[in-house]
Amino acid sequence: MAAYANSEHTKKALIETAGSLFAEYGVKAVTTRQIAKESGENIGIIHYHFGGKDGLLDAVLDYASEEWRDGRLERFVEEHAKLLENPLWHVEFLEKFVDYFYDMLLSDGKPLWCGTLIFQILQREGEISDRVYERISRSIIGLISGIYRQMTGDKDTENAYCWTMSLISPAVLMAVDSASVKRFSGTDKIPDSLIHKIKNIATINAAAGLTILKTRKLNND
Amino acid sequence: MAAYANSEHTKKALIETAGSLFAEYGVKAVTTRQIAKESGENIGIIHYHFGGKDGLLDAVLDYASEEWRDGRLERFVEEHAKLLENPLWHVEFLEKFVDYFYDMLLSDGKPLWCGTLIFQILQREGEISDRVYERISRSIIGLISGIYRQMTGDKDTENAYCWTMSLISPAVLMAVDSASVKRFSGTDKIPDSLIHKIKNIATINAAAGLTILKTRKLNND
DNA sequence: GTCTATAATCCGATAGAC
DNA sequence: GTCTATCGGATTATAGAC
Repeated sequence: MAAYANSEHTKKALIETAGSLFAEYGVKAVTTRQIAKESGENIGIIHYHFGGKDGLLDAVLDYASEEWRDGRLERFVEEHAKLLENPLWHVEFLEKFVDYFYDMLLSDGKPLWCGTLIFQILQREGEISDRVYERISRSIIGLISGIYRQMTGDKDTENAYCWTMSLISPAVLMAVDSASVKRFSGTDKIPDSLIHKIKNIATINAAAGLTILKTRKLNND
Repeated sequence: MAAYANSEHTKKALIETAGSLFAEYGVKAVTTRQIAKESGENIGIIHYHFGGKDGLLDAVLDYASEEWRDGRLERFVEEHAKLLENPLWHVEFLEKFVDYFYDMLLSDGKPLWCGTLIFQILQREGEISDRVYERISRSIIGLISGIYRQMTGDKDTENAYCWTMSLISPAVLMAVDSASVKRFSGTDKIPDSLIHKIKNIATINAAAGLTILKTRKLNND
């Protein structure tokens, strides 16, 4: 089935070229001609495979977000739910969770543009943005806020949101800001040593944050 | 000078409308007709005042980044440099710095789109992006990394970068991700109680991070 | 300074050959 | 499945009236 294989190759080349260009210049700023030229394909084939530029964007977003929609993060939390039951095991849970979550965001082999493009789409209003938000942002924030509630018993929404942000924001910012990563490291890959350090700090900060939010009652001081 | 006043009013209306639209849909996706229509002005006047769409973008970026280019953050650090000399005063310095920096990012009265647009421009390659990076990102990261070096004596670039990220990333992410703020709070304004909590956590985390990076030698474990 | 009509360019989509 | 020529529409920029 050489024809089929070639067809898949064509689609993949279009998706990866389009995603990289979309993330850097914005979806509207990139022309189908430019995508065709840079991927070595032609304009007509975009409409044949994806029905047009909008269909190609859908395919690109599916590609960029697949590991965030297959439920693997939820499954990871379920598999380690036992560690949430005893406060003595909370730091161990946080270590494991940060390790898994930060790897998903920063070193899962996906191109750097994926996070940047998802972020870009989230900024605009409309149906695509709402879909991406529901399936990714909202489910992650909901999951981590649930972990916070289970660990602390604190029902305060803002406390949960703050704790979630202090846990994930260094990684999310790096995943979303591919330009800074390139400018700092000089490459398209975040150095492993940097990921290792940032995981360490995030784990310790998250553990400290638990205590602070529980004891200081930040909402009342 | 009614004519002059009107002219300034026209320019301001164009800048604010354009900035808001640029941030949400991407610079290329917004047409000069749309800017003219939504601001109540006309297309011709954009070219009269700004020389075209590119000139308008320059003006918008100047407006969005003015407090980051006037040296007030550097001046703030200079004025409190005494607190860096004695480790006993470091937490006090961090409290004051986080308070000042987070207010600059999150509640200085500037519209929410400013951070989002600056971030968008930083993602693309080219002269404008490099200029924004040098004048804003690089100067902030350099300033805070310098504070880290002065406090710890640690010359490691990655350690300084990690510490800087863990200090600023919650605020930067909120400043840059206006869509999340709107979705979480339901308004265009970040709730003061949320800013207060996030400042608190950031200060404590930064103080803890100092100790960790100094003692644990994260680069070697 | 402000506005409108128009010129020159470029885009997404498609028809139809191969 | 792949490619090219072309159509209709939209965009920026501008010329010129007021």
